[in-house]
Amino acid sequence: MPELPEVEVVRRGLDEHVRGRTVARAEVLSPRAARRYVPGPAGLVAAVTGAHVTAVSRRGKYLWLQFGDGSGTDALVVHLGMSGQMLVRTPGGERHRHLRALLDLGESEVHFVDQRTFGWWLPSQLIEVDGTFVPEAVAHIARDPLDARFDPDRVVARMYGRPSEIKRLLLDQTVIAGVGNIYADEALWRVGVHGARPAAQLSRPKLRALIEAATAVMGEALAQGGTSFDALYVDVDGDPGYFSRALAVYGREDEPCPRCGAPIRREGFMNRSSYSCPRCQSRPRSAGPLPRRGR
DNA sequence: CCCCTCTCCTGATCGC
DNA sequence: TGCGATCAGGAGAGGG
Repeated sequence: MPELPEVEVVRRGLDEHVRGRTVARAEVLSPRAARRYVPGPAGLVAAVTGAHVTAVSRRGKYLWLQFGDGSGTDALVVHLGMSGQMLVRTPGGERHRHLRALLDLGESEVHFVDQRTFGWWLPSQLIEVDGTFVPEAVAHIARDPLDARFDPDRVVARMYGRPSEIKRLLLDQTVIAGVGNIYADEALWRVGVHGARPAAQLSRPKLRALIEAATAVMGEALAQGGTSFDALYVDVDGDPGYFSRALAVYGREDEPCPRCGAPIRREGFMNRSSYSCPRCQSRPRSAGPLPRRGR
């Protein structure tokens, strides 16, 4: 699933290929890809056609093509959801079965392929938030650990004393951006904290260590090209990342904990799976085991 | 504001 | 062979 490292890999690849190009033509093949844009698919096409790409930027899991003056809109925000891909293709090639939208840049095309359709494209205007210009659609998202102005103390302050389970806060993109289910589990394992533990039970230094662990694990994953479990996460050339082999707990039910050897457990949590070490990460007493929930 | 649950969607897989 | 259930989960709407 694309989390911060994976989205950053895509951003880098896109930036290299599309910076300086002009959108000659756009197509929205699946109206759902434009569902967040009130003017709809035709409006989206109109907004980006003729736009000149000056850069590809990112905050957390949101990335955007930034457009220069004279373009119909400031930016095209892209969220990959669970399975979105931004593929750089040569014009006239095959169209993937799950192709949802495309940008024709003349010498190349950008194909938005998304099997599970949780991803979206949204034209957006830039606004200034806390001294940085970001698209309106991203204004509510916190800075992520790769941001030069990321402030871990601020994140600690946002978490400290809260009654919410710590994993909820790690996944809250308005608290710290970029962390998804995989890296949340890995960061919690690194500091020996169970995700269901209320943040209020954690000291400031422990919260600080958790944020540093999340930063570290995402940095390591980025260096490996991100985490790919299947063909659903690939870079702009369609190639996978290699961090899945380095994961300590995520997706490793019943395998030995790399630290103590206890078999990794899987539990339902927030309508998804959480992986942890039963010995290194004791479950809080107050919150009992949550039943796995069906659809 | 804060906290939490539910819903959107497709396709692989599994049991019967 | 088919069919229904289950699972994967990011983000935002909405209820309390």
